[in-house]
Amino acid sequence: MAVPKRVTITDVAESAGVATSTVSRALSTPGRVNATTREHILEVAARLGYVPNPSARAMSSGRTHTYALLVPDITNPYFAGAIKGAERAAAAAGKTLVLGDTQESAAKEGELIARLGPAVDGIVVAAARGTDDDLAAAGARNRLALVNRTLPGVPSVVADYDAGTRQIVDHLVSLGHRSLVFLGGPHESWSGARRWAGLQAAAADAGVGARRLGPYLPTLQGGPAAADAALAAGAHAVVCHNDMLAIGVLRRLAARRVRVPEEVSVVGFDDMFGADFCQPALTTLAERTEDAGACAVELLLRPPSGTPASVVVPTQLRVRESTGPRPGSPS
Amino acid sequence: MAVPKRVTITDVAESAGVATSTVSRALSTPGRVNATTREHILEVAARLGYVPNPSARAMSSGRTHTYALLVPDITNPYFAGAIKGAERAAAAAGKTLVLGDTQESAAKEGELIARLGPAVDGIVVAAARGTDDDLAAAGARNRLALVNRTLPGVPSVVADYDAGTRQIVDHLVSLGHRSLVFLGGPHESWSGARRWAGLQAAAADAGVGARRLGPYLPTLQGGPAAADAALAAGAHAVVCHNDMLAIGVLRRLAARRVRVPEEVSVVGFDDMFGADFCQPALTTLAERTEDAGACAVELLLRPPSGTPASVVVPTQLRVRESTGPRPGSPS
DNA sequence: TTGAAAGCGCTAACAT
DNA sequence: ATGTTAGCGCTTTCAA
Repeated sequence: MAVPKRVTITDVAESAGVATSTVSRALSTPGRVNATTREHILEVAARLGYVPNPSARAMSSGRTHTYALLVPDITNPYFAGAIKGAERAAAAAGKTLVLGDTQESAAKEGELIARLGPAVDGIVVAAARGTDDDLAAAGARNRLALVNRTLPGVPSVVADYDAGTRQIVDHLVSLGHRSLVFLGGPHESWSGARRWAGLQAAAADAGVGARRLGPYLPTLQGGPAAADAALAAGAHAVVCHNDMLAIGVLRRLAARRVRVPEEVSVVGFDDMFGADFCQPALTTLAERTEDAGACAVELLLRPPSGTPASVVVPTQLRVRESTGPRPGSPS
Repeated sequence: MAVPKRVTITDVAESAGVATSTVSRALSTPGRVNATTREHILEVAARLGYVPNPSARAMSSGRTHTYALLVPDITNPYFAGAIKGAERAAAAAGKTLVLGDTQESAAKEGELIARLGPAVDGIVVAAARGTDDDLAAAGARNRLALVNRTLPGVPSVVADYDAGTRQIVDHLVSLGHRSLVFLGGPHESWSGARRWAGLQAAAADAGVGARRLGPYLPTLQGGPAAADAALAAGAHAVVCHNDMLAIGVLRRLAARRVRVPEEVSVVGFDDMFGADFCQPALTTLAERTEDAGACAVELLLRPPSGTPASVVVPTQLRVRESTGPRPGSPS
């Protein structure tokens, strides 16, 4: 008995002795129906075990009560927070969340947007890989919200990298460092560009030097090349594109018997799962991705407004064991 | 311009000079339409940018082409593999995957199944928290597939804990260990029970002792209590409920200056993200959760058969740095 | 092989 | 406040 004949609104209407429209109203527009009638209808519906058919509802209303979240890689723990936050926000509003993995590909991202578009009321794209044009076109056909990416006319939620990078630089300066090296990720990375821009600005303001090396793979595998380059450059403070790379760097430094933080301080971005139990525990900029994911869904939930909102989510430096005084500094 | 009037099957039919039913057939029943006609229709559809409306499709066919995956905690990296695998299998079949977070709660799980049921063609429940009765009832109303849980009459995919625990015991025995302590997780955990049962059986076969301590929190936080108890019990080989607990144990042991693996060997379950970069890298039983997730969806994809399939996914011991010879053993 | 037409379950005018 | 009715876009008989 795969589907034991579902109870429809008609069954409820008949059984309650009212019209289907009244049942519909009782369910979705309380207040536009007599309280007593409503009471009765709800009771009958419950007794019959009535569950509204979402497809039918979507057919006539145009709203699916479903939202999509697209991430470049579901297994990347960095996105776990955003996924959870989005799911939470959707569930809290009684909405359904569809998940899509774009496999780090702009093409896959576009396909998913096209395929999911008609099935959902809105799409959150996290760390979008598509070009501005791709996204603008997608935004014209669907309600869109971006996470860690901005585009004129499209609502977005971004981490406060400006303040965050400033915290990083201040922290390093307070430890006596006078220069830093940024181990960059892929050039196409929007957030990578923001991180480096913030770092440069903060370094300039603090009067410390900042050099960028790379690009390196933003994964554990990127670590060896990045660490070796940093060492060759004589760096004592390195800031990595993300935590994955930072942990890769940590491992390489350990393998080369370079002590962290005594000889080299290492900072990451993301406060990813594992950043607190790697060795040494990583100093990193936490992003509150869960809030960002939730916020993006909420942006979609509220009725479209004239000017698309652009929310900035605060960041916070988590100082752990991978940063310390510059070697030979008086402090 | 939120939704600039989508192209419908009627538009395609008109533009192609055929009936809507022919378009429908060309799209979903190739072979029941003239090849030339079909070619033409497809071309027109592509030119117009036609995308089928899933709700409408679901209305008339009853099939939503959507599947749901329920996990206890989306942010737990252990489930990332299953999520990815399920998403991959669904996408490969042109299906949509809805994600639900049950927040480790049987009640939430039940609610989600009830709410999502009418909206999907099937539901994968990973590490189900509900009682057998709950699940049996849910299975009567929906197509269900379980991951790491079995129930008569419901298809399931489970990790091969029997073989896996045997590998663990063999490994420890080969290192000279003559007894082990299992640091257990929550008593309600189905997989925890399976792990302990397997361990006991394998230990008995190998003629080594096995004791169970706990329950402990299956998280980093469970580590201190578990590690202290293991030490007090004089254990030299401990097997932990999962990797989170194992890493917590590792940290506690490090804090207490107990060397791993020289004094104590530690084994985990899951080969979770991070198990390879914690210190020391963790020896653990890998589960191929991605395959399991994909397999569960595929179970739902194929037409219901008489006897529900029960798939067993192989496990594999990843020997890293946290296990070594028993202290004082001749090897 | 193709077309015409009847719904699928629900919502949203429009009446009353 | 409630009933009547016309679709929403698509699939699926049933005829031709």
